[in-house]
Amino acid sequence: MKDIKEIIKKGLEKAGVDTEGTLLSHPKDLKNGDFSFFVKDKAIDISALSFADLEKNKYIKSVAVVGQFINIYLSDTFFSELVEDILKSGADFGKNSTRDGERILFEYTNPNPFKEFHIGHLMSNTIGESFARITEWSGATVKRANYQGDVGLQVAKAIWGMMELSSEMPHTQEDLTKKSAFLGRAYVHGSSSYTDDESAKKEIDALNKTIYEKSDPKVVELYNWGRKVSLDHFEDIYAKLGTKFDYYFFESETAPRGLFIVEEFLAKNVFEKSDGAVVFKGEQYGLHTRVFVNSQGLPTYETKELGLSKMKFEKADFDLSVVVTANEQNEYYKVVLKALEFVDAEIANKTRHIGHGMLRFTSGKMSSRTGNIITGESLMVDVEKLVYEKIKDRELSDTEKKNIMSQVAVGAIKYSILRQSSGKDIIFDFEKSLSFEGDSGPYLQYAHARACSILRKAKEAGVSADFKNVDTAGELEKMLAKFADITERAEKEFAPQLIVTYLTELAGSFNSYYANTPIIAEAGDSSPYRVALTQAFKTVMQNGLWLLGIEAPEKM
RNA sequence: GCUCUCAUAGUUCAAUGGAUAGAAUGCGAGCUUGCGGAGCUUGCGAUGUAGGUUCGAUUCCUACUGAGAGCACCA
Repeated sequence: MKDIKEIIKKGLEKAGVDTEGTLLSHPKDLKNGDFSFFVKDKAIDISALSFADLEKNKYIKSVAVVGQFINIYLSDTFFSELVEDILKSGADFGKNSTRDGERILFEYTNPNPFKEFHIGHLMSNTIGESFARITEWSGATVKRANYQGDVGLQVAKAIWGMMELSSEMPHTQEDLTKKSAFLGRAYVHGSSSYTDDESAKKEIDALNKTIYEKSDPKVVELYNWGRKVSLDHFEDIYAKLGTKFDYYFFESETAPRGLFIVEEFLAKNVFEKSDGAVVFKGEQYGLHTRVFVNSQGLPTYETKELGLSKMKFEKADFDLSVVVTANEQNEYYKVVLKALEFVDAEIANKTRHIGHGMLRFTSGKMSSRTGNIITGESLMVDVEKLVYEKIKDRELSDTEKKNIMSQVAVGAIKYSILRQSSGKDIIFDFEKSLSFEGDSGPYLQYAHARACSILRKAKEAGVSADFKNVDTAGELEKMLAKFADITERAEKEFAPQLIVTYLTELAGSFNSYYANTPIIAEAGDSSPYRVALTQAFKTVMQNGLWLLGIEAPEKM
């Protein structure tokens, strides 16, 4: 079953079809073949051509001409060898080599220490992680970076809150959850006082300066405490979400670096002074002007970004650097990348920004639920509760229940984020978006768990897998055959939703197969093959879920 | 005001310029003797408007209508 596409292409050429530059594609409807080829030139009468040569190949069942289409149907031998290949390749099945040898850096998640991990961070992480995995799947060496704002007003707000609520501050021995909860309260207190209380605002502004100058050892101590609690807490969340970062960058480091760059290129007239600030005039490139250094001489986010770009390149030495942020920053990034072209054209050319959509709510339901802004964590906890309700009475150990609760909840959330193209906003409805039925993460996980269950039963019954095909290949085999091409296209287009759609259809095919076909029969000749096919489905589903960053529990 | 996104069943989303526009949810009708019903089978239902390019447009271009985001010292 070595490169079926090559075989078909050669066969078509032998029949007299020009395959140059035309796509050999999977028809949307399996009724139209496993592969189809569209002949643009109407002058060629393809119905007169003979595909006898191609049809002689053991992997080809038949070739049919319908209008301008040449539809190719694969043979049972092909599918039998496909199942064999899946079983033998296991976790590697479906990988491609389009990015072989490339070093690619992804920057995503980017939460701010001292503040909560909100839903936007959850989206960025989910999408970025999936991009990273899909790219690894294509052979690239992938590194993950997280860029965090450990300086700025939010820090002053949190520290001010910590001082105000100092009586509640947990001791060093207390666990992280308590410390982190305290930090959260401190930030909220500082943040609301900043807007509501004039004198608090003044204090916080003054504190901000103190933090920047590191002039008060007590404040420095609080800063270090809060920063560590916050970062440790984020680490717990990443573990739950399945991300492991290779690099961490902080604004406290990128700011001086960026400032240095802007000064250098101010002298070279890339930047200019305007109203006491240093700006980049984007208008001449069809963009807009942005401030890089404010009139107090402090660097803005734009300047820090320049410093970050340099630092990332020095650390990771990438061929491509992808930055994943919310799409409200699309225009901003265009300007920064334009400025970067003058500072370092090589890095600018190797950098790409991808904006993801924002989460919007149909109603105030979610916020009224928690009585607050929804954080990424509270969402995870809420969904975990729903999962627990479903599994609490099942025969599972407490550890299993705990793991399943988290895996299914994260799966449900990630699915609802990745199911649509990543640039578009998500209209979020708690009940609908996180239903466990139909189009959902748990639907995929359930089909996988069910396959695992069947395989366990098969083992008990003493039926071992054999890929020798005795049934006529059906929809399930045909779906499995598409996996590798789907993932390759998903990589090319940065489109995880293609994998989501595919897996949903695949799970449907398996569920349908399961409902209509006895897999473990007492004395059936078909059983070994059907068990092998179940195993193949399980493998592909598992690999596909991995690409989405979703766990595939064996029981649920 | 300028710039950038987006517009598909009642609702939430898919669809590499190609075949009868796919799912899910919703509403209707079914599925017990077999491996997990978070399931399966089946019916209803959609490309904002007006032009253009093309043999062919949900997809590309223009205008309009509607929604969202951004546009100087926040990130």
